[in-house]
Amino acid sequence: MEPDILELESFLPYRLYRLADAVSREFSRVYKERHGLTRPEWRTLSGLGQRGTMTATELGEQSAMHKTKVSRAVAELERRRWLTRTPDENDRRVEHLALTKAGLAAYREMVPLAKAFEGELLARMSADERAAVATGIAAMERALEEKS
Amino acid sequence: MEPDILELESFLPYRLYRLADAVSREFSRVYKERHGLTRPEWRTLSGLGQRGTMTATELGEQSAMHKTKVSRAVAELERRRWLTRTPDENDRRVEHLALTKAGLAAYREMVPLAKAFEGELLARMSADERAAVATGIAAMERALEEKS
DNA sequence: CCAAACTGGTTTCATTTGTAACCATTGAAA
DNA sequence: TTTCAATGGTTACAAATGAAACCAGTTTGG
Repeated sequence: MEPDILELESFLPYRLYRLADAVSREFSRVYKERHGLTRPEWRTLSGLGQRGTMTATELGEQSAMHKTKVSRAVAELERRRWLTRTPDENDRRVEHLALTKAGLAAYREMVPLAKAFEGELLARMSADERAAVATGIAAMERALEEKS
Repeated sequence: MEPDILELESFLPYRLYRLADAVSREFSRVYKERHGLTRPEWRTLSGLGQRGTMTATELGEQSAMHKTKVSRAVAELERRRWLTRTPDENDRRVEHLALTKAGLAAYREMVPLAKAFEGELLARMSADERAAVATGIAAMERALEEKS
């Protein structure tokens, strides 16, 4: 292990990114093939299904998306009539977003698929490994927070 | 924890992606600010620095990049005169890529920065946590392999 | 009050990306 | 041989993304 060489295959940022990319790509087939959703759209659907009602800003915070992504995803789901916007009483800049019946139906259909995907992945690991995954991810999240 | 609700914040693919994205984005500042490199360009530089000489196909395999990304990254590094192409003797479709002096200099400058970045991140964790990260990532990589 | 700073959200534009088609070359098969 | 499938690599086109400008509206300070 020469000190002036970087071994890409074991470099943490690279490994992490490649892993996340592969998992995400694999999982995206679930919602892409089913309904032709993009990732931002899926996250929006998922966020609203989980919480019921949110503003675009809240959505962005919850699902770690830039506001332009949120804006575009919301526009597309609205076009499909999967969500509706209700202007806020007090602040007319704000809109409250909620799923329609159709949107909720799509959400209810997706949830078990998502859980199954995650379940299958975890099922290929030992209990110890699953614990390590949980600990490791939490540790990295925390370490990253501190870094900034 | 209702069974018909998916908690996005603890959903593995989402969490993993968000984490990788944040780490990668943070790290990208290192090479973006320093030389204005994109991620594919950085990976190309890194791969060639590490292995010395590679073909575009090998580069793609080593660094998990689609061949169009490789092609474009190589073209850009060539434009900067950081790498050169040498046609293969036996197979005229193949080119062997290698860093020039300038490319190697850039590589040598980047390596310690990359290692420092990774080191700082790991330094914010306990030894147990670092072990969990290693075990967890390896487990996920393996589990994902099996899945397909 | 009123101007300036700020905030929620959208749009514009340039860059990045992925897919598919493509070109040239090679290998295998008839 | 000649043809046909496969392979290394590039290019063209469409879609996804990010940064910054933008347009309401709202708040703050003088």
